[in-house]
Amino acid sequence: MEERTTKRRIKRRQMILQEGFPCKHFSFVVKGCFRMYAINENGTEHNLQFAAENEWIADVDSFYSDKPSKLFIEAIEPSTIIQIEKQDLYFLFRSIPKLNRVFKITIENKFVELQNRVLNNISSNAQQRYVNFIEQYPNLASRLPNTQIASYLGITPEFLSKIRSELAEQ
Amino acid sequence: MEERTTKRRIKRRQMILQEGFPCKHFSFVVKGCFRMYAINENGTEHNLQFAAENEWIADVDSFYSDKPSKLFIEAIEPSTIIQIEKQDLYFLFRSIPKLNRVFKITIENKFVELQNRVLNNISSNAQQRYVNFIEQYPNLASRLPNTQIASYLGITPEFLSKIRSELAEQ
DNA sequence: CGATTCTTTGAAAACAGTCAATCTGTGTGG
DNA sequence: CCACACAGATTGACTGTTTTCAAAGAATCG
Repeated sequence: MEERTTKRRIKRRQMILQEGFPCKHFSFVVKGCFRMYAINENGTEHNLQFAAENEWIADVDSFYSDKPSKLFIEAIEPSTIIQIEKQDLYFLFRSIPKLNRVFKITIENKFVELQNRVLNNISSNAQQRYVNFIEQYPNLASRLPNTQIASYLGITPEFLSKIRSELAEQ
Repeated sequence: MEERTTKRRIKRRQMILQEGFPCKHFSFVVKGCFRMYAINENGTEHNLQFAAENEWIADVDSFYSDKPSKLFIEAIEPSTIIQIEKQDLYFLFRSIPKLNRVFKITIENKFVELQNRVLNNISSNAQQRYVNFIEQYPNLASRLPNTQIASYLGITPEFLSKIRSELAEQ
C-alpha cells in the first residue's frame, strides 16, 4: 500500500490543485485543513468544500474524466496529506475488493450531504444557514476564518459579520 | 431480471414516497416526470430533484439506512416506472457485477451535478440561475410549470415571473 | 365546460450586497 | 522575540435584490 501512495507536507496557502490542470490525485488529509473553491468571472472565490483530518478531497469530475479542473484546492493550515493516483487507486480496488465498498459508501454519504446543503441553500436565509453550519460542523467553524465560512455559505464577509453581531446580542 | 422488478403506472400527483416512511425502492422512470421535495416548518415545498425518462429517483439516504424519509416523491405527469427493492438490487449486483460499476458512475455523475448546483446557488443571483437551468435542462424547462422551477431554484413563483418578463423585453 | 392551478402585476417590507474606513489579531522575517 | 505588514473582522450609509401579500387574468386537467 505504501508504495502506491505518497505522503506530502503542505504549507499554509499552498495549492494542491489549480484551475486548468487535471486533478491527478485523491488526497487524504492526515493533519490540517483544505478548501476547494472556484473563481468566477468577477474574480470572486466560492468555497465548495472543506476537508480536515480523516477526510478525502479531490475534484471528482476532473479526476475521473481527466478534463482540466475548474477548481482550486488550497491548504488553509500547514497540513500533511496522503495522495493516490488513479492507476494506483484502481490497482488497490482490484487487490482489496472491500475498498470498492468503502469508496462507494463514502461518495454516497457525500452525495446526501450535498443534497442537504442544496436544500439549505434553497430553503433558508443567511442567518439560518450560518447557524446550521455551526451546528453541523462545530470543529470546522471554530478553526476557520469567518471569511471562508461566508464564502461557503454564499454571502459576503461583511454580511456574515452583521449576522454574528445580531446573534450575539440575543 | 423481470421477476426482481415491478412495473407500475403512476397517476399525476400520485406520491411514490411520503415523509415518515422509509424509501423502499429505487425507481426508474420509463415515461413521465417526477419531483422529489421537502416541506419545511412553514409548509413551503422545496424541490430537490426532477427525474424524467431514463433517470433513477430515490431518497438515497433513507434507502440505504432504512431511516424514515424526510422527503416526498410525486408524479408531475402520468408516468410509468420500474421499481426495485434493496434486496433485489443487491441480488442483481451479485449476479451482474458490471451493474456495480454502472451504479457507481451514476452516483458519481449525480454528485458532480449537485456540486455544480451548489456552486450556482452560492455564486449566482436568481436570474442567472434561471438562465443556467433553462440551458442545462431545456427539455425539463419546457415541460415543467414555472412554479416547480421556482421551487427548484429557491425563489418565489412571483419573482420568477418578474425575471421572465425582464428577460422577455431584452 | 367548470374548477382548479398557474401566471402575472404592483406596492411595501425584508434581506443581502457594496464601498469605504477603522480596528484587531497574528504570521513571518529580521 | 519584536515589529511590521497583512489578512481578517467590524461598522455604517447607501444601493440593489428578493419576498410578501393581495388581486386579477390565463391556461389546463378532468
